[in-house]
Amino acid sequence: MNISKAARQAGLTVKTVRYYDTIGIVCPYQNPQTGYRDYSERDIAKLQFVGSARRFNFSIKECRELLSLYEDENRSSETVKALTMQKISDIEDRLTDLTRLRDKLAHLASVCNGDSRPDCPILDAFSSNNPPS
Amino acid sequence: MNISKAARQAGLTVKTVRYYDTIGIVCPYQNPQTGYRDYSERDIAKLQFVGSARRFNFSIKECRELLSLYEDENRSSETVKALTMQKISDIEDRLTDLTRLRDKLAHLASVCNGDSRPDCPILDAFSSNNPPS
DNA sequence: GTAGACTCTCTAGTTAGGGGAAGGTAAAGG
DNA sequence: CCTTTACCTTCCCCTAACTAGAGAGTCTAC
Repeated sequence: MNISKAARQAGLTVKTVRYYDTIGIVCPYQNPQTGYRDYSERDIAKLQFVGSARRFNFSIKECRELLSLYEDENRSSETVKALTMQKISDIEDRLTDLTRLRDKLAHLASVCNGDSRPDCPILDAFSSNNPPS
Repeated sequence: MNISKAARQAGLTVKTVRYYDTIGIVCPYQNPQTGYRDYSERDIAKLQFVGSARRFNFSIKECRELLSLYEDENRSSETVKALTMQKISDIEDRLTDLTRLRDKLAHLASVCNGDSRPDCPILDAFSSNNPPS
């Protein structure tokens, strides 16, 4: 299967699929005459897998790890679950940070008149030494 | 004031402060003989301002905009408030996405045994075509 | 006068691809 | 068989916001 069909089946762009080849994530057979890539069904499955994992916020490095577990018949689900729990924890840290930031910005916005005058508590907060977190 | 003191006062690294000069955010007087940068009090204030805005999640581009408002005596607080409201909205979009992702991962983790056996609903979800969002 | 702590510029690397050019190839229509 | 069009290839530069390190010049203190 050529690269554009492969990309479509996996819900990825051609650029991304080519990139995944160059970094060694999914490397299809490549016709030595023409240089054209030829994706097998197994390659497609791997592309779909990586696409899903990426959409679940796993990094390329983590996808590499997950992919090797995916292909390992003797894996333990423990390993995968641990990776997932770590990812959940990362996301929760990020949620905490963003929530705090949102609240601080919302507070600043609430005390700013938002009119045509130049005085502005938001700018004041930025120019004082108060750290945001 | 030399660059390391300036950086310390603004809570930034020397590298970052130098970077802010090269991209035109805060450009101090530079001794033509030695090439050494010399930060004025006004430069320090600007560095602190940008540092705060960055910690509040504003991009460099947005910091540039805020900085010009900060320096504009005839600004209206309306403009600053609008930027802030937009930033709040961006953060909330991100919060929504991350929360959804977290919930989906948490669900997957909850149905995975996490033992030494190879069957794993998490990997199954990634290899099926179910989109995460 | 020299050691050590600073400073400078420059290059390259980081994440995960996107944009576009120049040139070869495949498939379809006439 | 030939041409057009669509597709493929590699290559290089671009993104955000820095960080790391090399090699070389400068400042300060003893």
